[in-house]
Amino acid sequence: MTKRPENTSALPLDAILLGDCIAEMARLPNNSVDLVFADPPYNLQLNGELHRPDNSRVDGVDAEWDKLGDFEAHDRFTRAWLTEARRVLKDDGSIWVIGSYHNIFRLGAMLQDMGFWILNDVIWRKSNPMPNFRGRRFTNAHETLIWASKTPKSKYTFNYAALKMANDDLQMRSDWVLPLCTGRERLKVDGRKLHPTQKPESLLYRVLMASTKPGDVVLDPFFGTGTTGAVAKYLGRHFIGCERDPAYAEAAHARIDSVEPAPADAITATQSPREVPRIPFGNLVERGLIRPGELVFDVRRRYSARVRADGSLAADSARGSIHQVAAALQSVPSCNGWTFWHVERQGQSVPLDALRSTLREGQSA
Amino acid sequence: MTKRPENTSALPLDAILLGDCIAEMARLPNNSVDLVFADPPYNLQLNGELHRPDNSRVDGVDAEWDKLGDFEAHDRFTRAWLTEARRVLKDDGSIWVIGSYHNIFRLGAMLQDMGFWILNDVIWRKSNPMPNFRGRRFTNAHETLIWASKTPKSKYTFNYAALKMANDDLQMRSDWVLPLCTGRERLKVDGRKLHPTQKPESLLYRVLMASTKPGDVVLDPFFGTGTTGAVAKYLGRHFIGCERDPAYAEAAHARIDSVEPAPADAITATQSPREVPRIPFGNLVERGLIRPGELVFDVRRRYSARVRADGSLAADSARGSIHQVAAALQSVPSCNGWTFWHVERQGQSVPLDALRSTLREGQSA
DNA sequence: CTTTCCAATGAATCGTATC
DNA sequence: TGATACGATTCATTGGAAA
Repeated sequence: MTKRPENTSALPLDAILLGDCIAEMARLPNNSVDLVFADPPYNLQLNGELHRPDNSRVDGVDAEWDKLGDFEAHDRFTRAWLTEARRVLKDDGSIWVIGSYHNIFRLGAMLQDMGFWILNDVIWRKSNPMPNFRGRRFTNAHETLIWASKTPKSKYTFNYAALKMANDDLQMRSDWVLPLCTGRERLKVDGRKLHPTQKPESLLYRVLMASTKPGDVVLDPFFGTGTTGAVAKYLGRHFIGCERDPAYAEAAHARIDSVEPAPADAITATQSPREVPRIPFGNLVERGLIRPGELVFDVRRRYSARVRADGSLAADSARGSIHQVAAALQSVPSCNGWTFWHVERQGQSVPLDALRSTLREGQSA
Repeated sequence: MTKRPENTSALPLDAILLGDCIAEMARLPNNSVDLVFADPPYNLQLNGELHRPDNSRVDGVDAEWDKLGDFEAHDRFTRAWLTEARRVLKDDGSIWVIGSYHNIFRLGAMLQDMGFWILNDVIWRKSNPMPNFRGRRFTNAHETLIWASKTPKSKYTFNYAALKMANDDLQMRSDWVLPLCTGRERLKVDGRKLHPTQKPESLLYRVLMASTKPGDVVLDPFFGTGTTGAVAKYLGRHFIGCERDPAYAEAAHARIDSVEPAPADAITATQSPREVPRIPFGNLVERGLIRPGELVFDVRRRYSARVRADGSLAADSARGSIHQVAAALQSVPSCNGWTFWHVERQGQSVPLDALRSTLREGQSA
């Protein structure tokens, strides 16, 4: 394959391009972005209304942008935007797409047909999915992500050590347990959700930590309310978003403006049981219970260390997992970092273990 | 659609058909099996020789072989066996396929293109997966199953209550945590595994419990060492397996012969309320469990109505069936009057549903 | 202020028998 | 074949109201 010239200088960095993603991507140079993350319309084909057993109506996805028509129309559209995304992607870059059974199989087959090389399919296991109200199928409790490099020979980025660190020193698996985007994180207008399918930041956090380096450029053709941009800014990555709907784009702007980036020295990736569900320390970071750069300390405040984005700690004389750093600072062979380290919450010292318990409640093995 | 004639009598029940599955399925009558379970091959490595999925020999054995050509061969083979499986499947039957990211997207897209209607994609989350040795990807810790009915209108079997029962009274989700097939269950010859991808019986157990009834016929075009047959026999279902490797077929025979079926009364699925005989409300009145003129009320006593001799209810503003009046009073589209309305019996509020079940028990006894 | 209870809600392809 | 009526059916989490 002929290596195309890279042309990063002409890129509209950290910008939201208002318009159809195919037309907007067409204005970007060849071979210029490091990662594509795409959450395209699922083309759900919903007929009537659905009610819960208590007779309340389910607020389904009835947005016009999700109605792509039959399989043929869906495939035409998909091939068009994937073609542009592939052209803009660097040869050593990779792409993530997310979808449900309605569209993910067609997406995956088309990726293969276009020469992308599938690296993993990843399952987002939702810890709190919507039930199946009529009892006619299995609870639809997951969505599928496909991670693919541009070619079989691409030297794609995979921060193996960082992911392993974030997973309590176990290899990160292809199934990720993360909750839906609800509560304070969910953007609302007059008490109603602004976007029907806003993704949780924890999901993008893990995607970007896994497959980008600080300073990389992430292209999101279906930007929506800007989850990709918010997490990219937080983690010191650049973003380019395409969004057709001005209301979504405006909300994304405001949201991203309010993001405080994590400290630069905290986001560098690390170089290279059980009755209750195991919760890795990195989970607390990606779920926002602890910020990268935040200080942790022992109960007597003799030692302290800083949290890094991949779930490792950095102290003056030691780096590594919460357990390794605690042991090193005390010059003992081992130490349980969960009970050793504390953070300050509302003027109180709280052990990491207590934060972990809040995550455990409601998460099954 | 023209309903094809069913022809179960000509079926080779509980048999292993030795030969290519496309040719063997071609000998089976239309519209004759209740379920298809298929674990198709996608790897090129068979018996030490490199083959394409359609069994054509591949000449060059380097990484530069024609990927697209390989996809085409795979798709041709897939369409051929799916076409036969679809023909043999009853209109109200359903199909399961299992695969990994190498083939599952092509399988799913083809199912959709052929008119199957996807009901769920299900994730088999392996509790003990093989680690990723090179650290270049996420640990591949799952496989994907697709469950689809023959058409969007199929009245497929789903034993909702049975699966809920098996899941601590929570509805079964689309992600299943099950271990690999290891230990005593794994068939071995001279200490080496006989089949490279033997599936665990627990997986088939859940599949058959979910989507078949006792006595149903299950067709497995890629029978291998007969996991489907073993579980089918155990659960009182019939099987038909196709297998072209005589060694696998022989091992499957021996394996299935040694299976002791579970007691017949133990394999009947938990009966769901949908399947019990319907009893009209008027029956309760004519049988004397409720007197004409008696007052019924909701559990909080916000609404009430009077029973009429013909089994209808009369409230201030509405008349009709127990369901219609309950719905009208609450201004909701529909309501189950059996659980909504109560009567007083020995100082207690008793739902009509409870009176009905006393009648049912008298019937069956 | 704490605890408890109630209401709301999330990418959803979510009936069937009878007349 | 289409209209009508019956009647089966929910989990985890959040947030606010109520006690």
